[in-house]
Amino acid sequence: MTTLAEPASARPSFKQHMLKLREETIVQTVNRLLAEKGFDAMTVDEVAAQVGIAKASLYKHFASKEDLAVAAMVRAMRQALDFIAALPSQAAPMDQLRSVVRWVLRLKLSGDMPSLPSQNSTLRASLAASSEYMDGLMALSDRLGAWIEAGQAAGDLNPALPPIAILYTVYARACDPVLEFLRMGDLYGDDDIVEWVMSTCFDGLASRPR
Amino acid sequence: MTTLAEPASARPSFKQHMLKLREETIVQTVNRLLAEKGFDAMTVDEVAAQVGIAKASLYKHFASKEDLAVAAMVRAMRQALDFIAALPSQAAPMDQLRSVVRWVLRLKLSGDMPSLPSQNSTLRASLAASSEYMDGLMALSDRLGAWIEAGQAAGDLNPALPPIAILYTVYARACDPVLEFLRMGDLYGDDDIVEWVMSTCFDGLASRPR
DNA sequence: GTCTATAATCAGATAGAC
DNA sequence: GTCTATCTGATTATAGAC
Repeated sequence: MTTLAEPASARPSFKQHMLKLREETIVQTVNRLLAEKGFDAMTVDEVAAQVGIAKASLYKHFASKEDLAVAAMVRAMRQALDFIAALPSQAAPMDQLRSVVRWVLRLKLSGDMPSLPSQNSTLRASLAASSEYMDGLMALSDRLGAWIEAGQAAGDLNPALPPIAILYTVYARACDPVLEFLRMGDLYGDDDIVEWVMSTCFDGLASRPR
Repeated sequence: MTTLAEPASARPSFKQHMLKLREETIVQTVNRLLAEKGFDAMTVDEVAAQVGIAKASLYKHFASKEDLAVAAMVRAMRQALDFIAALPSQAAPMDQLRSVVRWVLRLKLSGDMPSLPSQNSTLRASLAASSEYMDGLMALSDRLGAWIEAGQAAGDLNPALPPIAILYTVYARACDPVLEFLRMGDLYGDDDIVEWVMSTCFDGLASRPR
C-alpha cells in the first residue's frame, strides 16, 4: 500500500519490482522441477540451488514447500485462464475444447506442466486453502463446462456422457503418461504424439465409420 | 531344493508353506498401500504395522522398500497374465481388449491396482532389474499387441494410430485419475463410472454418427 | 525369524550474524 | 533479505539378544 510519506519516490516500487522478479524466478524454477520430477521428488535444497540463493532466503519468500508448489499451480492456472481468454470467441465450442486440450498437451511436452501427486494430502489441503487457485479452478471449470454442454447440444460431443465426466477427462490430459511413454526412444516427433493423443481423446481407439 | 536328508518329513515343506503364506500377506498389504497412497507415501513402518510384525522381520523377507514394491508389481503382473489366459480365445480381438481394460478399471476401483510414480528412478531400476516383472511385461505387451494389430486389420480399431500408441493408451487406464475424480462426492456408482471411462477410451468424447 | 533398540541419512525448516 | 550453520523429525535400514 502506498503511503503519503513516500509519494514521489520510486525506490519502494523498484524494490518491490525486484522482489517480484526474484519470486517469479523461484516459481518458474519450481514449475519446471514439478514438471520434471513431481512434488515428492523435488527438494527445497534443489530449488534453492537452481535459483542460486540459500535455502533460508527461499523461506523468506515462501513459508513452506507446499506454498512453493501452490504458487506454481496458481501461475499455471493463470496461464490457462489467459489462454482461454485469448481464444476467438466465435469458434464452435467443440473447437474451443480441442484447442485447450492441444495446448495442455504441448505444455506438458515442453516440460512446463507441473504435475502433482493426486495422493499427497498436505498438498491438496494447501491447494484447497488457496482461494486464488480455487477461484481459478472454478472459473476454468465453468468455462469448459459451458463449452461441453454447448458441444453436447450441438451434437458434437457424446450426449450420453455426463458433462463432469468429459470435464475430468479433459483435465486428466494434463497428467497423461502416454505422452512420456511415446517420447521414450525418440521414435516420434512431438507433433505426431500430440495428434495421436488428440485422436484417442476425442475419437477414441475404435474405428470411426466414414 | 529337496535333499535326501529329509525325504519323508513334511516339516520343511510345511515351514516353507507358512513362509510363503506370510510373504503373501506382506505383498498383499504392500499392494493395497501402493494402491492407496503410492510408493513415496507408503512407509515401511506402516507395512510392518499392518502386517503385524516388526520392521526388522520384514527386512528378513525383503531386502529393501523397492523390493517390496517390485514383489507387489510382479504379483499384479501375474494376475493380469492369469486374467488374459482365462479369456475365451475365440472372441474378437477388440472384445478381448475391452475385457482387459474393463478388468483394469474395476481392479483400480476396488483399490487393488498398485500405482507407481513414473518418476522415481530407484524404483524403475529395481523393476527393470526384475526379470520376472520384465518378462511378464513383455508377454503382456506381446499378447495385447497381437490383439491390437488384429483389431486394426479387422477394421475395429483406428488403423491410423500406431499400435504402440494404442498399447500405451490401454496401459494408461491403470493410472487414470478420472476414476477417482468421478468417485469424489459419491454421486455415481462404480458401474456407471466404468462404462463412462470405457466409452471415452474406445469411442472418445466426440459424438459418433449412427 | 522375531523382537527391541538404534544407527544413519536425508529433507524441511529455523537461528542468528551481517 | 541473504547467508552459514544447525535443529528437528521422519524414514530406511541394521545390530544383537532371544
